[in-house]
Amino acid sequence: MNQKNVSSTVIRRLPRYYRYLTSLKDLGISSISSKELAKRMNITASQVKQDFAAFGWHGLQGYGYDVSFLHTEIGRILGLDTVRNMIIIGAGSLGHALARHAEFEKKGFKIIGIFDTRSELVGQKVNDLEIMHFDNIEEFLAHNKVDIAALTVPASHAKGVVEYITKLGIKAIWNFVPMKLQTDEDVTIENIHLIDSLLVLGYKIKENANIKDD
Amino acid sequence: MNQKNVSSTVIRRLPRYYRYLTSLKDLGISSISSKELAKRMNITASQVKQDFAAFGWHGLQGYGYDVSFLHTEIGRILGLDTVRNMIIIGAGSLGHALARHAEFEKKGFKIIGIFDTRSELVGQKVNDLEIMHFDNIEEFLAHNKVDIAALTVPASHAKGVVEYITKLGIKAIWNFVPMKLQTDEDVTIENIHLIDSLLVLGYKIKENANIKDD
DNA sequence: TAGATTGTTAATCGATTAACAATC
DNA sequence: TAGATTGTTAATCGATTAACAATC
Repeated sequence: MNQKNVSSTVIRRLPRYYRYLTSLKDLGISSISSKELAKRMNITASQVKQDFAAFGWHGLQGYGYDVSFLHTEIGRILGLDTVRNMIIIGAGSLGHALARHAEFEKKGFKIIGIFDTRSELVGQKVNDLEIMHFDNIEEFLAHNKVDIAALTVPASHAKGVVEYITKLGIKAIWNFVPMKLQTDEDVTIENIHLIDSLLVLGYKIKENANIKDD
Repeated sequence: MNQKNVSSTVIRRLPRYYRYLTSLKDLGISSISSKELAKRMNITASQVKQDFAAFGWHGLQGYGYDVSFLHTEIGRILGLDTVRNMIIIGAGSLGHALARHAEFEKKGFKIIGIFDTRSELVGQKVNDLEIMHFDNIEEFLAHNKVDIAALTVPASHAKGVVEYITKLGIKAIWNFVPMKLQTDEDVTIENIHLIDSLLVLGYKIKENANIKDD
């Protein structure tokens, strides 16, 4: 039932809506007006109404929107009702941190493998997972359904790794390498550029600029 | 000389320009046209020209822009010519990962302290740094100039920590906690919401949607 | 000089906000 | 019924792209 062609700007706001709706539910609040939700989130009521309308979600005049309904719908849109299998490529400290971050598993992103080329790391345990050698990834992928590969390798290795794993059928990459990955059209990439974010923070400090985002 | 009031959209593109300019320099390329740079970055020449014009940077007709000049200027805008002192609050695996990430120090963000409330962690070493107890942060801040606090504590601790450290004079926070931090106007916050990014990736997979961003 | 490419203005596109009639 | 709040259209705002005269 959810409208196609919802803009990416709106999609990127969904996790934030979801967070607020979760806390409203926890507070036992069962309905909320666009005005009140907007106030809490520090956005405009118009935006709330437009965003929900984009998915065809309706409220009730004089009353507002149903919190549980929105919570469930956004959860569904974001795939929180589905378990995704994820592997981590690059078992450096960032890879370790991702593997240990319990939050991902809670949201349905299950980490089922972690790989590295450094033989001194292979066999070490991270949580319950043994680090595997990258050479074994082909076999692993043959036996396991993997939805997402998180990429935490050095920039110098990224190109080769990406070419290799996409050839093996990986269709979604969560990229922590500070560079633009080149892939086929049908591979989905989501970037986390830590250093870019830190540099922007550096800029903001200097300019004492009021850059407002999320 | 740099224009004030450059929009945050443009600012957020600067780290990416910087990366491309660095690689052009490394290739020994000394000048580049907006058309050629745009092609490499997969954006439009108009955008390149508009972006640079916003800072008052000029090229030469029939020739293009000076790579070294742009590289230096963007570096200066982003504060890469300045050393920033950063502390990490929360010595969990994410805090560890940040402390170990050599890239930050290379870009001038020097990590000078890491704090946690868990006494079993205090005294442990991360790189060259001993984890300090959060109770000692006031004294630490009294003796050290700290430009940025990276926040990698559990969500439940975030509010209290932020109130406390901003009271002690912290003016910039690199926030890894998946919630909106409330602070005074003069505190700069830059968010990394890992889970939001992962959820958007989850959405993209399901929709096979072509959400294009950076 | 001829060709390339800037610098800048105008056109387009998309996202956000405002406004208000419809209606619970 | 009266009041509140939606759903939607129109207005505004900002960002991106196109176009082209100026000029190196």
